[in-house]
Amino acid sequence: MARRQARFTPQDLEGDPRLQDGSPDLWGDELGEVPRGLLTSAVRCFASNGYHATTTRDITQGVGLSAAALYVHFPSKELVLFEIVRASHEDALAYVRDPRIDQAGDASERLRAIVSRYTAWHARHHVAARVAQYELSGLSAEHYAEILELRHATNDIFRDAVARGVEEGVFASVDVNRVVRAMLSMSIDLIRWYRLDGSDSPEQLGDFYAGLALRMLSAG
Amino acid sequence: MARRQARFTPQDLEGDPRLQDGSPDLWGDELGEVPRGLLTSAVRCFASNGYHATTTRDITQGVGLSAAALYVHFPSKELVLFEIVRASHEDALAYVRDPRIDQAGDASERLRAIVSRYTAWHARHHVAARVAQYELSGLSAEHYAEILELRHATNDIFRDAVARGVEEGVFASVDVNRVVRAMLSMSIDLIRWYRLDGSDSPEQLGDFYAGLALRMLSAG
Amino acid sequence: MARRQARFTPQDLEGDPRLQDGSPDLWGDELGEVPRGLLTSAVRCFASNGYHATTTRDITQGVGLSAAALYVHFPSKELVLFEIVRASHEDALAYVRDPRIDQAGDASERLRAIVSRYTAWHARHHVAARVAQYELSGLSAEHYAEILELRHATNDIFRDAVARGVEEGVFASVDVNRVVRAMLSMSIDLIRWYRLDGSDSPEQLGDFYAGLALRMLSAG
Amino acid sequence: MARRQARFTPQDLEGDPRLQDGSPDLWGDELGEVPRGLLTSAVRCFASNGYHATTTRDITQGVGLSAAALYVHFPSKELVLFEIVRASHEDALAYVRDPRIDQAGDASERLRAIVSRYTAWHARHHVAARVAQYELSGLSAEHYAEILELRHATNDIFRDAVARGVEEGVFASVDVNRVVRAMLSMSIDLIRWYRLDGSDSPEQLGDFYAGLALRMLSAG
DNA sequence: TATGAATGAGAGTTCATTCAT
DNA sequence: AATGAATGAACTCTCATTCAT
Repeated sequence: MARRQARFTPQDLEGDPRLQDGSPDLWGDELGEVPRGLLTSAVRCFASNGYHATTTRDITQGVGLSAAALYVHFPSKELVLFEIVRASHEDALAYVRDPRIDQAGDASERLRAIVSRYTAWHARHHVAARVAQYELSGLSAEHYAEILELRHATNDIFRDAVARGVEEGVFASVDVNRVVRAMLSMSIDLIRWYRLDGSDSPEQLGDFYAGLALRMLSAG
Repeated sequence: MARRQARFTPQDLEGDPRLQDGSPDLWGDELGEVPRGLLTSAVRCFASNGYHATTTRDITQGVGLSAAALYVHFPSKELVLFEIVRASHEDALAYVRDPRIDQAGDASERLRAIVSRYTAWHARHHVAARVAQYELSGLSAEHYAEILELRHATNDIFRDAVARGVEEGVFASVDVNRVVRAMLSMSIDLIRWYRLDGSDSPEQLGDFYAGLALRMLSAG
Repeated sequence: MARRQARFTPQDLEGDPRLQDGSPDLWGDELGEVPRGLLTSAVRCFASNGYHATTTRDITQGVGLSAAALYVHFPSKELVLFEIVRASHEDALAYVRDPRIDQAGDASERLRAIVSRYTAWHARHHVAARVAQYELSGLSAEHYAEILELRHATNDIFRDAVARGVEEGVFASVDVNRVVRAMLSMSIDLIRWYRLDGSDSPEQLGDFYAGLALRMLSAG
Repeated sequence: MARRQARFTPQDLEGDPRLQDGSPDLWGDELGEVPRGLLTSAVRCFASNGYHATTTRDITQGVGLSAAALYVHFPSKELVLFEIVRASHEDALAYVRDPRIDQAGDASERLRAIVSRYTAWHARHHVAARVAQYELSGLSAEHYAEILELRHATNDIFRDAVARGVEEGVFASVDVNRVVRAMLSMSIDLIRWYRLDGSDSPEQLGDFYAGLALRMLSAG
């Protein structure tokens, strides 16, 4: 069997600024240190090699434990994936649902905040986001359904923001669904190429994409 | 081992308009019928379940052959993947490199043609494109490098079109790299959600995205 | 791995009269309450699922302790098995070796007593007996040898009783070994189907089987 | 881990007369040679070590194949067990259901034939029978239910034969259920100790046990 | 005394690939 | 050209056992 090429080993990211730039991980203190380490290792492995090409051994090697140790903290590999995907979606959703956005000025300001934050979230968490966006086929049907709901909630926030601007006459009279899809695509697809050590910080990229989004909606 | 959920079977796409709408497949007549059938089946499987979760048996079942039959026509599963990814990238590249575009009118018209064709290509071939964009980690290092070159060539076409427009003063004075990335993201990311049986035809969506691209570049 | 079906959990026997009918367990007061509880739980698990299909966790769950607790009281799972098998064999042997039997009347009375007591013992302790008879392959070679000796001692008691009756002319002139095996089989095999809540009490069944045994030996 | 003692290896039975005395195996010619060999090896392993203590590697080693080869011929280890248990029960049932028995003379002759054949079957097939009788806990719930039906059918044959003899006044007026259980126990339990190289042939033992059975039913 | 965490050594099963036919 | 059988190398997950606390 010649199944693998270029297997990722956790060392590959050692010293890599991508996960060591102070970006907080997605799991608060309620989680022990070992499970948090396992999730972090799993995020890196899944993002680099894909869920199916990652073995439980790969994940545990990243924290210096035996393969069996994974099962002390998680009931299955699939649940490790689910935890990552769920936490990512919830964190991103919370980040664009921030109540302060809603009170912010006019439709343009609101949309600017949403696009810029959603973009910045994906840039900052682009490793986890790759798992959350591209490894869904590893989930069980039930878990997949749970994730779909979170996605719909996020999409709705964009849709509302655009629709309200159109109603208020601030934005051009566009096809809301089509425009929203384009915006989401810009913000999400960047995880395919973004590097934290590149020229743009997450916030800079967020500002830039927010500007593009508003141009898409400019009358004229 | 409980590795799989919801395994895709080729019948799932039976009667699905997504691959039966007259869209030409990516392989001309130089290929025999059986290898073409295997590639088509592999495209569906890889797109639905991912390269690593697809077995050689899955692929061959799609054309009613035994697993061993794959090796009569291809030297390995990885080469099946490579063939799909390569053909997709080459076809998409050829589609936006069409010499008629270059002779076409001004910078706006050229960019409109490029964006609209690139978008339409991804919409029409969204199943194969999913493989070409998201399954690259299954490739060997050498094959991966080959693909990267094709991507660069495609990106350069966008970059040239935008840069020339900026130079000519037709477009606003934007950060070319950032804008090009945003355009590519829109055109590519649609493969995550596009359905041929949806409300937009590939060409309609292409036109719409071309319009958005031009707005991004409008002085203003 | 799909190794287990229908795993037995200790609750399955909760309320089950089979082990709660006042039948004394096989371990006197010299044993602490926790080790006695562990042995009782192990008996139930081994009898229901077999030694190899029972995990240390299964055993300890039956008394609400962690798996590690087993090792506070026993040096290994195999020794738990040995203790059960040994105690069962010794208890059964003691029960048919009762000195009062030997002083009892004639050969018929003695055999009647032996068969009826051996049968009743297996009926009353049919759960433990299942372990003692059918899980011997879980024992180490040394422990297995120890058990064999106890079995021989038991068989000898039957053999003596029959042989003496034949010599005395009270029984027909049978092939002692063959008849003894048949008697032992009746008394032991009942553990495959006996239920304490069935229609026969251990003593009733003992009496009945003693009658059958005597008929086997009746001249005629 | 010190899980195993004295692991059985197929060589242990090499030269062992128990399975090499010309006793036909339970699978006719419809089965290929390899699957038959695997079943034979599995019977020996399961009988010696128990289902759960036998690995797929143990089974395949017995026929000189790799562990994976098992799955070319059987979908799972459990189905190998089921096939053995099912074939044994069906063969034994067919052996005592022989229509010639029913036409045979009086109740005594019929019962004699049934007991003697059932006993002889277990003696001749005592290795397979050990699996069929003592490894049922390895079966899935569905397969276990299927086996129970075959057991009931067998028991009914005994019950009918005894009941008819009682009705006809040929046998003493006994408790049919209790007597039948005792007869079955004698015939089945012999698998715990019988050796084909012992002093009794299967048929001799069958005759002897049939004699005991009739004595159990003798008036007076 | 009791345990949560950890692990080495498997276990059953899968799979890409080979090969004789 | 096609395949059934075979297999080496994994893979996910389990388990008896240890040990620091």
